[in-house]
Amino acid sequence: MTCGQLRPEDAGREVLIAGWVHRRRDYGGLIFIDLRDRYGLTQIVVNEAESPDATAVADRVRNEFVLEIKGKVARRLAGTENPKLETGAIEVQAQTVEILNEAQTPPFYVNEPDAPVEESLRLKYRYLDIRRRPMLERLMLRSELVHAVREAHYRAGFVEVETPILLKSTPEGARDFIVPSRLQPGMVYALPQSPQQLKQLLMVAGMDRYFQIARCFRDEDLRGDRQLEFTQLDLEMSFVTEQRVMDFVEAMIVEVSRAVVPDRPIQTLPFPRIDYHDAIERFGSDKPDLRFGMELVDLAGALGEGSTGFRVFDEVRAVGGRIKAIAAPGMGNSSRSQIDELAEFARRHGSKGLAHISVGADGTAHSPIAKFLGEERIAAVVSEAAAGPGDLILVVADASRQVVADVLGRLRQELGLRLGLADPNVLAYCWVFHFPMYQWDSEKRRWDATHNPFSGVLPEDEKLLVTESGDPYRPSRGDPAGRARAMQYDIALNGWELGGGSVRIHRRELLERSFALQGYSLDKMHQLFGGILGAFDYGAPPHGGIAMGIDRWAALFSHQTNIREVMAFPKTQSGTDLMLEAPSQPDPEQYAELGLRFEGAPSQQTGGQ
RNA sequence: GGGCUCGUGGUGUAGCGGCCUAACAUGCCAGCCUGUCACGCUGGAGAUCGCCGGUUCGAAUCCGGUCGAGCCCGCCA
Repeated sequence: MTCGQLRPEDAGREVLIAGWVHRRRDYGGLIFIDLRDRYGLTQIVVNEAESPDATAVADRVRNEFVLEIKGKVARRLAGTENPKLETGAIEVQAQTVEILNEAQTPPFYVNEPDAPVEESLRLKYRYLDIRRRPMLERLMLRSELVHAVREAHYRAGFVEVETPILLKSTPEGARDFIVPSRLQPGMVYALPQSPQQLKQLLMVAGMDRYFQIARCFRDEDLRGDRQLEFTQLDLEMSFVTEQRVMDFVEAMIVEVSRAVVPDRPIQTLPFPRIDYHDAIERFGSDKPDLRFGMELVDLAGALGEGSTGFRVFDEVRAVGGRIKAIAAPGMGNSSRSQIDELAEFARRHGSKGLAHISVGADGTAHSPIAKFLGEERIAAVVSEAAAGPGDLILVVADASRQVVADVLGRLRQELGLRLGLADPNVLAYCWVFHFPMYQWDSEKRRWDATHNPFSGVLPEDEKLLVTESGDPYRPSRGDPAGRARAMQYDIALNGWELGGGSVRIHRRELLERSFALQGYSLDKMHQLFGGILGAFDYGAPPHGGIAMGIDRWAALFSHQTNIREVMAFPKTQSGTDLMLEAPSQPDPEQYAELGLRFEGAPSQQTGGQ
């Protein structure tokens, strides 16, 4: 018997019901107790005239006591029904009240779901926080999400396979968590950043269609959308093209969305598929929020040939930079300090400045740079940006087109949310694909995989995986490899990166070429990736897949901007668990056994030994 | 590693150099109440304002440091 299931039809039944005291109302001689479990609330009535013993017990009951009630279900008196409760038409008239456990007064309100509580306190008493409705509902939604994901995969013939948590450390990417080995003194395991190599090995093994709800670990600084450990839906398929993977994943996402949040409309079907360069050009982001427009416009044409009259713009042009803008609707009357704040935002993200043109309600443009550009160019810019009366045009000029895109992209996202342009209910999924294979790392003088070192190159770009020097192990900035595009796709939802994947390189020869560009010698390659390279010699099928962030997906489904809100026991930004007080000092015996000596935090060391 | 914000009874906030002997709401405790459901009424307890130091005649309030939490940059193949 749960606290959410009794209805008028149950009137007359003798029931045994247990739960937590949500609230107690004492009339002296008549006590009401709202009994709560995760299924709902049921009102218990204890009447002194009818059950004096039960009243004696109920007298000392307090919030969050755990009770078991024996009693009789009865329809409530006419006029006393509570339409706000599922069980509001009935009550249980208690014959006996047994206290299964007492409870201290909780440190915050368990029975008032909307009462704000500092998050650190919620984390310290997470078991109480989860008793509260909002947290409970989010965890249940997450459970439904995972359930729907599994259903969709089983139906499509995927096999769920678990992979080890104790793994081999691989360089690149994020920092590994390291686990010292006792059986092999001096050696370490690493926790997986993702099951990437293992899933590819499962393809070599002929598993054909694999998926896993996998825990991943990355020892990097935390953010609202990043935890040290997090959960990915990891999947891989054999004999597929980019299209096949995207088609399956898209169908799966639609199915899951409809099952878990049926009330939330999916903005566009099929999902828009945007080329990486288009995404950067139009939205300044590889994870664009498509719920609103406010696209980036290039001002090259509007500013005309020759000098613009504005030195900053001319200098940027002289070095081949870009000048682009967005038009923020309704912000034309922004105050000086508001615009200063936006300029500060722009600077924080790498821009040297932020020019603006405000269009008055009467359509006249005002700008500090109008005196340089002249009326004609200002008018052309307003027209190019399609800015109307009351709008604010924000212009970023920089020698680096990356900076221009990034700053305007972040401004666009920030202002889109501030101005309420994004419908919070809509799910705007989109694909971004054909990422560049590599990015030049000028410090290490090599090409870095933009996503995954195993990502495949587009067949027509395969010939670009060469170096100017002719020696594959001597990459340089001007290599054709910089232009190579990967068979790589990301899925974005409402401005968040939900997941990413690729069709992999399954031919050893090509993989070795790619790894060489990434700065690995043959020896190093074999030392680090010997397992998978060896496997590729035994008949690797073409394969590809994707990994999606379950925490982010659940957060977006729950209208949260923070994945801690959809995790039962998350860590704080400094990586601590406030409830269990992890991490904690190791027991000297534990690490002595591992042949380790703890020297304290690096900052505490006095240098030298 | 860096920038910004926050820290005041159990909880959430107000107070931002003297009017503070720190206010309000809620919770808690006690008493009364037989139809409430955020029950009501009466009374009561509860804080040296995160911690350390400084400025000042005087500090919750200003300054420095430190600890904790959050947002962000770096970092996150």
